[in-house]
Amino acid sequence: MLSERRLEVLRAIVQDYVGTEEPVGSKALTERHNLQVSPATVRNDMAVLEDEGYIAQPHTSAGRIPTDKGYRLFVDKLAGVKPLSSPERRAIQNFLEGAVDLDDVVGRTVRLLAQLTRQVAVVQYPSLTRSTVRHVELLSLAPARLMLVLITDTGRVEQRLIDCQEPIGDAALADLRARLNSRVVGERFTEVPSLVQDLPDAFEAEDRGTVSTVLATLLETLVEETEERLIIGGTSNLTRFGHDFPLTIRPVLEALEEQVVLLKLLGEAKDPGMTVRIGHENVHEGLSSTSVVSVGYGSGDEAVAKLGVVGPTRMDYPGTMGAVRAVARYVGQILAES
Amino acid sequence: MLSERRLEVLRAIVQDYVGTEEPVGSKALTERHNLQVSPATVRNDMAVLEDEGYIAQPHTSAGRIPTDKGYRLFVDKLAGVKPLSSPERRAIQNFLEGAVDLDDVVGRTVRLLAQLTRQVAVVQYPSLTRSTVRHVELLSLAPARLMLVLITDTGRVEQRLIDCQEPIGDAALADLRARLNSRVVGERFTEVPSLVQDLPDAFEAEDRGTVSTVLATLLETLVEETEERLIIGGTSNLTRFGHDFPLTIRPVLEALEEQVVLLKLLGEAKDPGMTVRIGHENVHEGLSSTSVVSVGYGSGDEAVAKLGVVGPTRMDYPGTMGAVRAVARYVGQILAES
DNA sequence: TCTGGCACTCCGTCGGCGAGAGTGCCAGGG
DNA sequence: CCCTGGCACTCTCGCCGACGGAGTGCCAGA
Repeated sequence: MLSERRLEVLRAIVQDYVGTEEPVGSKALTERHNLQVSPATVRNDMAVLEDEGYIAQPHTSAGRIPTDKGYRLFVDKLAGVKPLSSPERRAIQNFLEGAVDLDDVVGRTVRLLAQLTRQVAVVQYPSLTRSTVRHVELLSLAPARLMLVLITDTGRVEQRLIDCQEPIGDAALADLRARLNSRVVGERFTEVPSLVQDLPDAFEAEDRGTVSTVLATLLETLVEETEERLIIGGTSNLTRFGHDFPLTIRPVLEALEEQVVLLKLLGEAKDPGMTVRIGHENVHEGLSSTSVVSVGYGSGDEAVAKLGVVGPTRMDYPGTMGAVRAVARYVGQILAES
Repeated sequence: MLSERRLEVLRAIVQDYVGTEEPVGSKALTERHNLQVSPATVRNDMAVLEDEGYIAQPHTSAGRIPTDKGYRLFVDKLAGVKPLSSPERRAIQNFLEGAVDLDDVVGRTVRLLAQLTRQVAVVQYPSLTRSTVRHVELLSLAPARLMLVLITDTGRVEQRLIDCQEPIGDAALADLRARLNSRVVGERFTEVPSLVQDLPDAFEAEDRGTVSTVLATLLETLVEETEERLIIGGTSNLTRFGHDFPLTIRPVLEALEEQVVLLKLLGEAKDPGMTVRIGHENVHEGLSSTSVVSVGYGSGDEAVAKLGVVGPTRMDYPGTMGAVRAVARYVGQILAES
């Protein structure tokens, strides 16, 4: 176990390095933070920290920079989550309240997050797995052609075209619509299959085929739309990544283009609270010099999706975490209201 | 007017510079292209080309690089559109045919274009201005809360929440839905306002407020959705932009995040065929060292949207134009089929 | 009008040098 | 036992000057 002061030294190193982007030496440390000890003592502590793998030197006789392990300790033990100032909070709320629909909410959120953290923001669309059905609509577009519209409680609308083998009468269609809604409205997606299972039995033989087709399409839509979508923003912040550009930035941009990668990235964060993945903790190798701060958000108690930011491992963790958490909360509120 | 050989020299300079990214000198030119004249002659020609503003030297006694004006001449007069090879064409077709819905078509298109050109691809969603209404649906979510769902013939669905001052009865709602659809289905968006103008008159006084609100929301949705959306891809190709990274890439990334800028960019391209905007021809200053190649595409004869690529002014124009044109054609086909 | 030759200019690279920052270690003191 | 000041050492970075190479511009001759 590291002594109190050594932890303090580590914290100081992280803070300084994050601020200056330059390796930090013992002398500068004692000057900028009042550690009450001499540079020599700090040097000894640094030697220990280096032995333990928390910091490293780019080369002999340079200052130290934190390792991934060092950041990990910093995040876990040394740093809290920095709450946002109240003007910031107000700004968030005002900005998000202007949104007119779900797309707009998500769009604003990603811009907001990118701006607040000055990093790349990732926002997942509210997932449908935990969602409930608000309404199911069936429209007759042509004699043997239906359109199924599914509206979720998160405000998302999905539609599917259905080609039936045989035309269905208006009365039967209205009946189906009514029965369908009375059974599934307010229910969770996962419950729907068992709830509609026996619906065809209530119809005349001639309509059963069509009813089954409709139900199959509905279930399919529920499953398909569970594959979450997401959007990203603030990629221009990548230019503030480091000095050695192309090599660093390239794999990150590539990773960001792969929605699959990002979804996995957010999905891995199982933690009920905030999750911070630092450097090599990210399995995707293109992101080995980045950290990902993510958190779930939702309209109620449960998280329906995740959002977060991607930035250099050398990032302001407390500030970033504060911004991410605050944004998640406000988005949750907005979603709950609408 | 420049002599034939001088044009040939310009063409050679553009081609070499695009290939090597380095200023090209008179000697290298005579070696790589069989111009049948000596370096000295080429030097004289280059001096003339420089006087005319088609090429420039980064500094005295360096090779020449084309100016925007030089590229312009090259594109207009010296280079054709390089058709894609038939394997490439097949690949495009196969790739696009796998798409399952509109989102997927657009998504695949942007990836395809980015991959083919190794540049940043921009694809605009099919515009709604030329679209027609397929169906309008009104749902009662709560006593005084409605949802409006608009379905277009391009398969797009838009929804809006409507808060009414007073509840509206089921019968009146069904009536409104029926009247609305009978009037607007199959009509172009631009026609809708005049078609629904007098609808409130058909209703009882108590419902007129609500009906008006619904109509207002519908019209608003039509207008808002006419503001086209677009998606981009292949941003990681920006890393191949040049050597002086942050300065070049930054404004481009920023411009790419501003949908407004991009929409204007594509919108400016009035040309019925392909449009190429080179360097400073782009009004947005962040894009002054990039060229934009764009073209309209559509399901029928009419272009319903645009797509294109953004890359360094030093790009392979014939190849890029060929790829852009080919992709636009195939996307048009796919859209027409669906 | 084209060609070969020649002098000139300028960039990029390389080696050397000095300054600065930082370290590791050691001996002494609380 | 831990902290401190001192000292010698190392390494990077920036600067300077020299050098080679590539390319140009110009001129005289064919």
